[in-house]
Amino acid sequence: MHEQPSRTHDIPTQVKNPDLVDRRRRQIVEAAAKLFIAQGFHKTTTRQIARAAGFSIGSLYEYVTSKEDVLYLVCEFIHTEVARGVAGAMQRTTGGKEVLVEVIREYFLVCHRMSDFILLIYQETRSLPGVWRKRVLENELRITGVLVEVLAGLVASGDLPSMNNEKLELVAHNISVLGHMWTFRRWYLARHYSIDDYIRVQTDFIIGMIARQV
Amino acid sequence: MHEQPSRTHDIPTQVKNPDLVDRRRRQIVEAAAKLFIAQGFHKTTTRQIARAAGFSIGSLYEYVTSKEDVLYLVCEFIHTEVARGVAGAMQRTTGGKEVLVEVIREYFLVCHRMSDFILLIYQETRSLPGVWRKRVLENELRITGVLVEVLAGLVASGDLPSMNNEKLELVAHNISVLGHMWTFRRWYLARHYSIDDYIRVQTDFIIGMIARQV
DNA sequence: ATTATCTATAGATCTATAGATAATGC
DNA sequence: ATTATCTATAGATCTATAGATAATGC
Repeated sequence: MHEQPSRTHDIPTQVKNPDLVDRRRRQIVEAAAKLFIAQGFHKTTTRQIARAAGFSIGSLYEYVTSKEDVLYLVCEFIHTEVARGVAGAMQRTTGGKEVLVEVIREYFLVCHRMSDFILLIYQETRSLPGVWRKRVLENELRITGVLVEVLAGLVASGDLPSMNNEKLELVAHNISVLGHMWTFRRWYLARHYSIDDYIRVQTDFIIGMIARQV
Repeated sequence: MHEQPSRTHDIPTQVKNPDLVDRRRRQIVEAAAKLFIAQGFHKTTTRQIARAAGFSIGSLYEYVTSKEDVLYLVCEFIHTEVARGVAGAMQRTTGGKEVLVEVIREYFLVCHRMSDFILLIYQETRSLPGVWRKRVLENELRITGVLVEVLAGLVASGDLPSMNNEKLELVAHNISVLGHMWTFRRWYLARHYSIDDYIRVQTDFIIGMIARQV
């Protein structure tokens, strides 16, 4: 009998029951994410992952084929979470002229809440095999894409000065990275700013950045 | 007889001749940096480092006490290089009103040249033991400090609108990170921009960011 | 004699799997 | 009978060191 891919991922498994696969993999991801954040990918052993997930090392390997599979599952989970966070944030914005301010605020708050996850992506993406690393980067792009759309909408409605697509995308990347900056420079920033202060000041900067482009 | 620290670092060595220590450690750093960039810290073995440096595994351990020592030496080397690059860039600026534009340009070019190194710092700093990680972060801060001084100078001379110290430092961090962004989003940016284009557009954005703060 | 280097390997992992056992459903 | 899980371990590392050897300087 052939190996049967789970519905949600492309990782082969020996286990037939797809619901069980999903459930167990959720356990694996939850346990592994915590361990990777605390110790890093390489210092975490497959045994630790299995134990933290609540089953044996043998069972772990029924649901993944390698340790790297686990890392990929974790990265995918993180992006899903971040994307969900961003989508939720977009819905919460009330619309109108202040949309950009609200979007920045909500996006930065997502970065704040998911600080550890985002940091993990920055640090461990390289440990993934090529194809999967590419997919992680595409996910990154998808999240930036949400920001691009918001900006494009504001340009269309005349609330932002028009600019060409490339510049618009770069602004989106800048916003995205300034959000991440809160995670990877927190050791410095948190000494001077609360997240609210940080958002306020950076929002001013970002607005200035765009306003000037006439 | 006691272990004797080398002149340049705090890492103990069994070897008495300080010049030799410096020379061998330079070999180690050069070899290890290449390997870490290509394979990552954890996938590189001490044997590979020794071989690439041109001596045996036994000798390697005369100059360092652990694999992590090697990583620290590499990180320190990278910061020295980047700091040197930035310092050189500062000297090359001609002064006057356009200083900021030039400084941004030179700094971004340093990031461009040292792309691989900077990426390595982002990815492997966490693998360092606590004390050294802290030192790496201090070095990071020192480099940002150079930008702070340039900005402060421009504010003092009236070429930039005055702003409080905290904002000024945040601008410096933003510039610093937007430089790094070229290294860790290169997979995307290089599809749309040459480094010169990137510098041009980001410079406009940064100027806008500051100009607006009156 | 002292310093630097090398070879050989101890000791400690860690990933992944084979084969045995338990649980489930016909 | 089939599916899921567990235990035990093969096999493959890898770091760090001990002890032997070579080179240098008195």
